[in-house]
Amino acid sequence: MKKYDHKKIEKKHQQNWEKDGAYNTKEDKNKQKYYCLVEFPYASGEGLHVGHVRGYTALDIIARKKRMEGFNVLYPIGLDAFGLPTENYAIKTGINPKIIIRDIANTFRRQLKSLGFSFDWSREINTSDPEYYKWTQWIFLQFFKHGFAYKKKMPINWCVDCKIGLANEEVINGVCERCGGQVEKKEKEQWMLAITKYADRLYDDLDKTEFLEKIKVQQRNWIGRSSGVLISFALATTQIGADKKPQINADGKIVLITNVQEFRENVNIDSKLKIEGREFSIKELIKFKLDDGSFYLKLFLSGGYVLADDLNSNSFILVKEKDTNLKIEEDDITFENKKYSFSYKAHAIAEEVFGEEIFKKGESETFWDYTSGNNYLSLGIVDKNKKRLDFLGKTIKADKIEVTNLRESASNLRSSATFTKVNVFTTRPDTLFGATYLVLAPEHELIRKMLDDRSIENKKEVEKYISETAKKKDIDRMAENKIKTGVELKGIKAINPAYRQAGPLNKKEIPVFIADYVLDSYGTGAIMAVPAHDERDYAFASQINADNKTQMGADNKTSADRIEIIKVIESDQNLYTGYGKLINSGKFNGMESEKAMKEITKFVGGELKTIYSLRDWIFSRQRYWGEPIPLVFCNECKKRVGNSKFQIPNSKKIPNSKLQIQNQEFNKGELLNPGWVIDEKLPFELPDVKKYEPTDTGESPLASVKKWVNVKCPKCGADAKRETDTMPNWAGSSWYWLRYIDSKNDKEFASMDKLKYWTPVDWYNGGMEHTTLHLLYSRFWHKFLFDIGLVPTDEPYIKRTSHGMILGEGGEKMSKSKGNVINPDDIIEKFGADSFRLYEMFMGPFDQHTSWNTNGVVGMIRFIEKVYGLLEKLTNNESEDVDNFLNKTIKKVEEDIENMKFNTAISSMMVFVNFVYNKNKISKNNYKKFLKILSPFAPHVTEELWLETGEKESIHKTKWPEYDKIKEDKNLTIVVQVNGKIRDKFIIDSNLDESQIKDKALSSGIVLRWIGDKEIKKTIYVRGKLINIVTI
RNA sequence: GCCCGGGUGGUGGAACUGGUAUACACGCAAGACUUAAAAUUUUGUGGCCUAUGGCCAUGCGGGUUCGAUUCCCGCCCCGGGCACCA
Repeated sequence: MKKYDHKKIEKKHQQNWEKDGAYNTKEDKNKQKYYCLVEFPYASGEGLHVGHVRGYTALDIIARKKRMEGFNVLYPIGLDAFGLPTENYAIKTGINPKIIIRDIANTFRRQLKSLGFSFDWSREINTSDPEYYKWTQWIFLQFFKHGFAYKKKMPINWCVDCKIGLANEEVINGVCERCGGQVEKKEKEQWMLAITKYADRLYDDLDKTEFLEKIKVQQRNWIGRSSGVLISFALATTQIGADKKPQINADGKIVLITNVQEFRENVNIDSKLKIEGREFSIKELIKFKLDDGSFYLKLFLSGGYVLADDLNSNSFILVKEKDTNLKIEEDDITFENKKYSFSYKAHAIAEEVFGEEIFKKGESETFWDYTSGNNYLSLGIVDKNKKRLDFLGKTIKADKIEVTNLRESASNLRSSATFTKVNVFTTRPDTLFGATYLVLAPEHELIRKMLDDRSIENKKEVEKYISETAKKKDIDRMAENKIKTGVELKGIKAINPAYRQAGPLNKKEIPVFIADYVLDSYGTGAIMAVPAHDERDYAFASQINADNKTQMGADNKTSADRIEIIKVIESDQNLYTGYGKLINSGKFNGMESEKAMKEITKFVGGELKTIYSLRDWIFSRQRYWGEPIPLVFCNECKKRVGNSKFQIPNSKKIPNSKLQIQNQEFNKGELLNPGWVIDEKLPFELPDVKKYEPTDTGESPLASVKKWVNVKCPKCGADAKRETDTMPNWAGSSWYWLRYIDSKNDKEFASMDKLKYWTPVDWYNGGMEHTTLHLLYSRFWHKFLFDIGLVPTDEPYIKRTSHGMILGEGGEKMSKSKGNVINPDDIIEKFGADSFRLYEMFMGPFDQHTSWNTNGVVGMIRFIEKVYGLLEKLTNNESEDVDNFLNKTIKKVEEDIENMKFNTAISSMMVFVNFVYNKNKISKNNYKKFLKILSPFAPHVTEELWLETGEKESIHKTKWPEYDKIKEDKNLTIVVQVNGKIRDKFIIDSNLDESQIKDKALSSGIVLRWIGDKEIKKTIYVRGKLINIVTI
């Protein structure tokens, strides 16, 4: 008998397949396509890992089987080459990353080929190849042009060790995902990709896919969609006492202003105005009190208008807010007639107010504004001597203004007061009446404003808290069982809209806090706190109360300042987060939560709102080894963009034109990011540098290559600078499956014809660690490319699976430091690729973690040797029982492969081989069929044996065997139970019917003994399997 | 805390839709071959007992059923995802 020599066999067939190009694929319209995709390896010096082998073998089995079933199969591979391991190695050794990558690619290629995977190597890609990343850059430019990329200064996660900005998702439990080092907050200008614009579709379209359910769940978790309600609370800078003035018109009738003074005193944040036929609501209301006791007003209205009180007449000025970013220079002046000092703001551009040209350049250039807002066109105009010239806007006679809901009197204000609105997000509007305080995130934009205009009394304390929060690392802010901290904004009160709407109830005003348990980046950055029905609010309120208690003596606190819990849902607990019947809720008492949510929302004019925990994608890294971002900064272009001629007013935007470029000279991205212009001469190549280390200032090493950085602007020819940040590692892998389809194309990233044939990917397998981020990012890119008409499908993958991790022999994760890493090369050398492949498929359920056991590979080589040995036992006679057994085995293997149950597929083939061994013979015909079903698992040895049987063509080009409808075995084993316990079994002829089987069972001595003298109540017969005799 | 998985021999793990629990493989033990070892091969291998028979075992406790690893209720433990997410 010939000895099984895996080395000889495997090498021989690998060479043959390569020589024949056996697995190279071409489009073939006559054949149905099947696209198998595995995550390409991430370049690292360690080479192939046994974990790669698991996933690649599984899809190799699928690919090979699909080919045998007549599909035109694409199974490509490449290298994910940009990224930190390579860069770090370059920093350490000074070797050019290009050289490192070349070596790594060679290693991977050799290792993958030695496993006999049926990859189409002619399509191999490498993300760091300029021919590849040219298209990564090109796709980025499409994002940019369509306004999906924007530069934003924001606190980013900064890894102290890696000296790199991390995306939120790269920070795991507050530490760097890669190095485990400390993460700090740092302000940095970053390119962002607007993935949140796709949040809904990324969420909903999961239903169209056949991803494993747990993968869908992970994707949904990450997007974190939650539906709730926006409710606006009024904020007032000055406390309005309980001894309120009577309402003027509580039932909300429209009145004309006839008495300006009355209007000034009684207008409130909920009032509605009608001016020249147009309705406005009030966003912010400022009351100024003058020395003589009179008031004047400034109202920020909906639609971007400002209504300003003209002190000297019975009229108001209506102007339009400016919605662009104006350059503002600050100065202080004293307004001569009055003793008040106003903040003075000069605006550089002042051409468009109501579409009129208001003043001529050079004459009276500046505007003044007595608010602190940044983005408002001022109300007045002064000349160079800072003397007031005129108001802008339209003068509206007071009696032309109709007002609804004039209610609250503010005549007892001790000083000027501001009323503004703050939106909170809640999923529990039914608990609104229980809102006993408001919490804003320390970073909330309103706070800065309120600090600036001095409406917060305890400014020092608040500022201290804000700066403490900023210093905190994420890990502290997330720490478990953290004691909640916060500071009350003294001088600010909120008015619960439920009570405001309901009329004069006791609890009108509630305190406002800042606390870091509220996150600025989620929802509106503000919450209504309902301690009676929310755990976090309860914890915070308890904390504040406890603090107050200790200060009671010193600070003269009274119990009135303590936060009171109002239960609005019937329960006997202080804290109850469930649903139920409402109490203490005015006219909603007795209503069920579910209904109350809708009704209360309606009552207070809440707005239904869906929010996400998904954030936009920080897309720049201050690193060398990545794709350069193909943008140039040009000051000349910035000026031209800044010129209003190039601005597109909101009103002139084409409806639903998100994806249309609206300006001939500047594209949407260039308008959005003034000064940044695209460079379409791609690839935008990575220059060679001397040092690969990021700088301490956080700039990429590219910034030091002056020759590279300084360029002429591709748009106007002026001096300009290149962007020196590079793309994150995720970029190249966000579209690679598309490049495989047409990897040599130098005109486009892939031709539409070919895309139409091959997309979507039918089956995509990869590691579990990529089922949130990579999957989401790549789906996002694909959807965007679909929207701009460059790919034919809106989802990239039909089916996505993930293989479980292979742990070391001790059950721990394989790592160099533990010394439990298994090198694939050693296993192939010792046992051969076929045994290795079989073992990895046999070791356990594909999607579960399992630990490596080298002894297990021995079992596989024994199995292969048995199959090899069968060659000696061939006969020409078919035997019926082997026939039947094989038939069942084919069916089982076929179904198991489709269901990724590779372990039981192999087990059933082992059972078959053991069966044949006992028979000691098998017909050549059956043997060949068996080789076919084994061939996807063990491609080399089956090829060898196939040729040994006298065949000339490769087994991998043959057809997958069909199985017959399951023939019933002639002889069946029937189990006899008495009262559900097995007592006997016998073999019967399959023709027997139930009563005959029953008779037979009742003739068994053992069975009769167990029945004894008890009466037989009934018998249950399961066809071909068992009969149960029930007595009792 | 919420949401997914999972818990079966010494080990990795089987068991379709409620119908013979422990397939297959590793390991272990004994035998054969061998001077010997390795390799190979044969047999055995869940536990317990009063052993040709019987009882108990699928994380724990209940329930439904003629019959439950499978379905229901209540717990415990392990792994993963999300997480002051309002």
